Amino acid sequence: MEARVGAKCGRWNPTVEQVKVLTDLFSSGLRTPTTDQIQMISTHLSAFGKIESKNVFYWFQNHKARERHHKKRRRGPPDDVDGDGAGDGDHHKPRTRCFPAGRAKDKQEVFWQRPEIKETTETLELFPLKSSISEEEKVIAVRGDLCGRTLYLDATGRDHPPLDLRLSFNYVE
Amino acid sequence: MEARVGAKCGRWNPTVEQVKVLTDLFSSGLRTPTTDQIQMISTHLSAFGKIESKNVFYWFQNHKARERHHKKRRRGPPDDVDGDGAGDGDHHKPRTRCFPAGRAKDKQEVFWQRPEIKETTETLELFPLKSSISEEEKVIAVRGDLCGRTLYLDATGRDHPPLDLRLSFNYVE
DNA sequence: GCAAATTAATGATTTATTCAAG
DNA sequence: CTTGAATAAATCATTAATTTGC
Repeated sequence: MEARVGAKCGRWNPTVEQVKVLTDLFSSGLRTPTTDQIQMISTHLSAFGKIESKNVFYWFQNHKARERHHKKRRRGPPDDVDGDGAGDGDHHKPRTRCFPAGRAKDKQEVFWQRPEIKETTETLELFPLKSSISEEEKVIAVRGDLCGRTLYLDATGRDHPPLDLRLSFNYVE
Repeated sequence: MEARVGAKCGRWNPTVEQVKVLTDLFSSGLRTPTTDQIQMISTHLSAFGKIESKNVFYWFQNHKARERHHKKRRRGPPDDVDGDGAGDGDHHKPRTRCFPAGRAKDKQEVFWQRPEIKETTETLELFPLKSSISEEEKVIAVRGDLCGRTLYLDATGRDHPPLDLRLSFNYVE
């Protein structure tokens, strides 16, 4: 029975082909794919079944971490599971994290992180400006009805569009 | 001089108003905003200057972590940078991470992670299928010209669109 | 043989650590 | 030194394997 049930979208369940490709890519040396790479891989693997970019990202993250973990804890290596053995023994990553300088991102940046939270949530309203505030001192009043308290935040800034945000957030305790 | 230089996009330099709002939101109890919340906050704060969603995400992440770190390692604070000091001392998060069950995400999920990498990169071509493979055994041949080596990956799966991916990835060592 | 119970794998988050720009 | 940005480690939670009792 293949993975990928129809309606049940609990979590991504990769197909064997998807796992195959990912594993091969990994064993070939790919460790932390770029955004574009992830996108391409995801697009590619979508031919085998439902998949998202974050799945690819997570897969590489987990696979990398667990590769190391298994290496350490392997008590008596009977066979080479990796099937690769291609060096990469030390790899003290120099981490030459140069700066983007040329982002390949779109302007539509949506978060995949933290899909939702089901905790105690309240509503918090952000008022862009009060009518009694001069133009120089715009005040953003944030009324957070959290725990019954009401608080006001003000930030003196330039003019900003008359937005009427209303975001619900979860608070601690 | 306000932050936010025009062309130089080294890294996000928040305005005082942005920091103000973020700090107030944080002190009011917001710890890990949801995707939508991040979006709204970002949209809101964009009125004060250039900002992206990931900036808000990172800000909360760092602020949370460093709040705890400073609590522990406080070695003589010359002045109160935080400007807040609003209680909220302990709050051991119960971490009741119920499951999403209803994602609020869009379908357009773009990565913000790892904008770019400037390391040794090579090209890797993915051939969808070879002509000598039966329909039952589709083979995806991946020829990775990394380090001069060529490797082939094959994944037996169903039919898939004739894609001609060509993704460059960075390899270790 | 099968389904509930248990265990093992592994997808998804959160936290801690690190790097580097300003 | 401060702090934005990024990654690795640790943890949680769910799904698949598997065991077990009938």
